[in-house]
Amino acid sequence: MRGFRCGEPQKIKEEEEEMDVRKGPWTAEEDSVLFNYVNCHGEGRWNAVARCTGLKRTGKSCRLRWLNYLRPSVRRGNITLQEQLLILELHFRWGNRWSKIAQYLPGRTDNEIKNYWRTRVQKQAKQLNCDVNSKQFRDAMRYVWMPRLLERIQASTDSTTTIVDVIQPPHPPLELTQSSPSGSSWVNPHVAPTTSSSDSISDQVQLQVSPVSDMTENFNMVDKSEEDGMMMLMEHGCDGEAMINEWIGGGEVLENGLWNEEDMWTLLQQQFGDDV
DNA sequence: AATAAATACAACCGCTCTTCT
DNA sequence: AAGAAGAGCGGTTGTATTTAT
Repeated sequence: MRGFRCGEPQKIKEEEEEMDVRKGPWTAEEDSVLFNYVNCHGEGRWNAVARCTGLKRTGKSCRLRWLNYLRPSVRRGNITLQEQLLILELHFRWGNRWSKIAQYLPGRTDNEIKNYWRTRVQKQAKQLNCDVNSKQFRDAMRYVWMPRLLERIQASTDSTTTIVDVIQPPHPPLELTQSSPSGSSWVNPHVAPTTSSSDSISDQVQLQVSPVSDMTENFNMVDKSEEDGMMMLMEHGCDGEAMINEWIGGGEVLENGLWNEEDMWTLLQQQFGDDV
């Protein structure tokens, strides 16, 4: 690690105090100054932004404000059901790699997704009195809640093209979701979560999963895990449907606009190449 | 209507990685 | 090649808003 070379935290703090650095919520005036500057000069060189505009903010603070709030592409409002599902799915793969997950949710920021996870998902884990990373909770999410979420999305979309079709590529190797024999949807358990810290290459390798010959085995695994997930909810005296309703209740299905099938597909191709 | 508790989200902090000189 | 500066990430905190009592 190279860390704070000449600038120990204490020294930086002293410098900031000398500069009379402002902290806390941004005012409309500050927003306007920052917005205009970035529009004229583009993103980057955030420390220079602070210096040139006269804003009494650190470069870091300017960058964060732009990325999370002022940037025109930032999308605000409720997280849709599709987005919720994607967040859950991607979190299974990559864990708390919020910026990476955010790449798949156009207009959403890593901060927003992180907050969603903490406030909604972790809350559910807390109510069940278990760790958010425990197998039990993960099973409950993966084999009970996520399929329910999918069903709800499917029920809400008046189309032969379902969210499953949207997320699922037309052929292997990338299989995110499948339809179960019973007609309900399930999430491919072979898309295993990973704690790998490397990016694109290893991620792509990890996505080469679930050969068709494994299908029977997959279903068996799902049946067992769904049972486990339901058992867990019952053990805690929870009404699964009620909890799901509470969790995703505020979400809406996004039928048009930003997130259509083509966009999703393009996104997947951009990320995973022509194999998708 | 007042107040306490819970929730949601914006912003900050510490650290690491990347780029520049 | 090495050090400094810039940029980015994930975790945490602070605060405004909403909900419950």
